[in-house]
Amino acid sequence: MPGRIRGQLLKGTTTLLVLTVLRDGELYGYEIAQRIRERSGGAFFPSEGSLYPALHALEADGALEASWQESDRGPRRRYYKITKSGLGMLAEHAQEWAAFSLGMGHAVGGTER
Amino acid sequence: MPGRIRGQLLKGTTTLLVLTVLRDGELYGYEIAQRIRERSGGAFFPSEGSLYPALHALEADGALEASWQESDRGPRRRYYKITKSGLGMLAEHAQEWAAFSLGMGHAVGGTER
DNA sequence: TCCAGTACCTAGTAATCCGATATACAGCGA
DNA sequence: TCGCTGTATATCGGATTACTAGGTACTGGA
Repeated sequence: MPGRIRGQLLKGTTTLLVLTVLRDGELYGYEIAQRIRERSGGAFFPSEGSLYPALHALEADGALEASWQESDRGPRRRYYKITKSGLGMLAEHAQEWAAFSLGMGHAVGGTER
Repeated sequence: MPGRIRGQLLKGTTTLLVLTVLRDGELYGYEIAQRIRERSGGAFFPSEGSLYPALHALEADGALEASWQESDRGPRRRYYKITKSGLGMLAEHAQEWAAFSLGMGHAVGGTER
């Protein structure tokens, strides 16, 4: 599996990724992981051990609202919806990522030939 | 000082930044921090508490070679030089960063309108 | 019956960045 | 002379956060 990204680089990006995929609508945890995988072209595949705690933290922070819903096949699902506060957080994190990415571009890519 | 990046996003990038600035020549620790600051447009300024351990780890891994040199003014300096192994590590990390950045671009930026 | 897929959760481990603190030398001003 | 600033290296503890590994539970197919 090429393009598999090392853990340390992902630090701090899970929140941004989760909020980003939830901007377009309500999703449940398992689905969020799949969306992130699809959107990133398979580069990111957050493990359950990092995704679920991140969702709980975002809910506790008021960035997400959650509700249980039954599934016609399989176990029940916990759906997450982004709040107004979460949209603000998303904007902040996106801007922070942009600045970070820009800085890395200057520092690393700026010396290439 | 806007755009100053701290914390989680930097995880895993210090190695890449250090190896990148050392590709162009021998530098000592204090100087490495300043170079990274300049190159990133002031966005990154690794603290001593993260830079020096990173340098030691890279030296232990064989990516860097170090030597003490006296300074005509001020305390002695420990100069670091990238090794052949370090150049290979630099290539790996740069590629990894490119994949990561690309994945984030798809995941986060790909949905903007 | 067993297994794979779905779907959630938590505990423990590892990585590593930061702030605080320490040492030490040089130069400058009071 | 004394203390401050800048240079230069070093380490420790705290905090954050991703991962591994394990657990529970339901559905459907071999």
